[in-house]
Amino acid sequence: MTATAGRARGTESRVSGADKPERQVGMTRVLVVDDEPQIVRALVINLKARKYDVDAAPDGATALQLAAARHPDVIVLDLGLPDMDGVEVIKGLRGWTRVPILVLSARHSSDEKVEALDAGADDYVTKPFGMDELLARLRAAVRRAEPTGAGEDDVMVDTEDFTVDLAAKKVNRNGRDVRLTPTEWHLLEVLVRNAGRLVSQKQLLQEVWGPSYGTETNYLRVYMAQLRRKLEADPAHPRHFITEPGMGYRFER
Amino acid sequence: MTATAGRARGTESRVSGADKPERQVGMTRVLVVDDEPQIVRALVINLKARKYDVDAAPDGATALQLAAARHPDVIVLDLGLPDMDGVEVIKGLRGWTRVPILVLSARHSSDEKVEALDAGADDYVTKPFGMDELLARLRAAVRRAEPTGAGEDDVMVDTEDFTVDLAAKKVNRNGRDVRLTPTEWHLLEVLVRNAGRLVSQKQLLQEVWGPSYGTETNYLRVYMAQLRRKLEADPAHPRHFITEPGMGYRFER
DNA sequence: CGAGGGCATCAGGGTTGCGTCAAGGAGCTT
DNA sequence: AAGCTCCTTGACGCAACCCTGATGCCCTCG
Repeated sequence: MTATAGRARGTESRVSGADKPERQVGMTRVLVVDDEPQIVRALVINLKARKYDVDAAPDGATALQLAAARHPDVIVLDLGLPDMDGVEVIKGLRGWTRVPILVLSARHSSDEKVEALDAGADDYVTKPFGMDELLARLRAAVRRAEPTGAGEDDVMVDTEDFTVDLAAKKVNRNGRDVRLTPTEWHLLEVLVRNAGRLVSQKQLLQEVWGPSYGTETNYLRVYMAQLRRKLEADPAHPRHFITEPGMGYRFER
Repeated sequence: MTATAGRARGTESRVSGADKPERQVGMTRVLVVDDEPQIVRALVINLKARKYDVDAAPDGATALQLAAARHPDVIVLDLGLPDMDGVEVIKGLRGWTRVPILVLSARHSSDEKVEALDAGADDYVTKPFGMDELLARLRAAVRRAEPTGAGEDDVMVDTEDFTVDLAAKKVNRNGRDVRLTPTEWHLLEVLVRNAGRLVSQKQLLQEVWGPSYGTETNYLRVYMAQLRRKLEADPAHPRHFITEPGMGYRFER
């Protein structure tokens, strides 16, 4: 299993001084995801000229892998990828990180934008785009992420009864992996990310089921029961998934 | 139904004269800044329909004033204002707050966008805009601002006898978490947020039970007793939840 | 000194919200 | 095409919460 990767910029796992580009501390790392080489080239050139540290990925799978390995400070993501839907990439990333995601797309459709933004994207730029504008939006995304960036939690959360690996999307209990459905996992994710804090039922519903859901509290009851049955030692008397009547739920380690 | 407590009994606002918008806790507050009435109207209607709490300002000066007074969760700002340059408004706001700013403008020029974004704006939408897209961008801006907390003051309040964590919605006493009902918590929250100051009975009633409540002081007596029983060392002689006869209550550390 | 209003406390009843179980239907795999 | 998993939806019992009225105390004012 992967080691818990540090979030701070200086503590990257690659230790040796012989990295290909000379990496300065404090440099902002960008991950560019696009399958069109000329777009990637243009972005890489412009970003490097402005002293960004740049990684590039041609498809969604590589993007997810690189994001986990390199922990970029911001991601520029083209929605039209060869291997998977761009929205799926966003969801995959949002499972374990809040890194700013700037979506790039040729589609001008309003629905596409709404879908991507609600999936967790931070900004949406349509092609063709002005390089100046893109860079300004990138600066804005990085700037507002800075204060929160330091407080980003680690990817592993342990309790007495089970272990959650947010990056690997795995839950281990008594040495065995627990199978969770997508919805169960998503709900667990939100709760674990806010460990110790109360999460209102409205927030849970909107995060997991979408912005238009806010009152269907019966969904929560059903899925909270599933989680407890799969993870709690005594589902009838939960220790980790606590109900705060009338307010919401709370995950306690 | 909404997550927060409060029976929806007198939803019709019988309160005459000062018709404050019915403010529910947990509602997102938006400040709309634009000098074109039809734009403002369209935005206000759409936002209110989606259960946002909306303020509006026709010029920069009013905007700055309202932002300081009402502490909105997000600001929609038109750059073309009659009294001052939109960028100046952004800078004025950024001097003291990190509230998300979504810029609205008729200018498509790249320079304008770069200038606004670098001044501290979070997003830039050109007119004419799609309402769906704008709302999605608004959701995105609010969402990523959430984890930092309310964004304002510190969230922990300590006394000799107990500790209140406003962000986690937790109260700790003698090392054990105290369970509060929604109404109890709501009342405590209002008092703690005004620590040291007197809060009138009317204000407490309207904040916790809704704008149409203002005279049912017996509610206060009952719930104040609950809070004291759960939190005070000697409930009969309260040290922290002080009664000011005929006036209101005061929380003292 | 007596009367009155405001406050604290308690207990009971009506209602809401939560946990649980089970069945129907959509989407995907085999 | 059949089978499976997963999501949705409804019903029901039960616990918890909110409201309400009654009682008694204390302080204030006549």
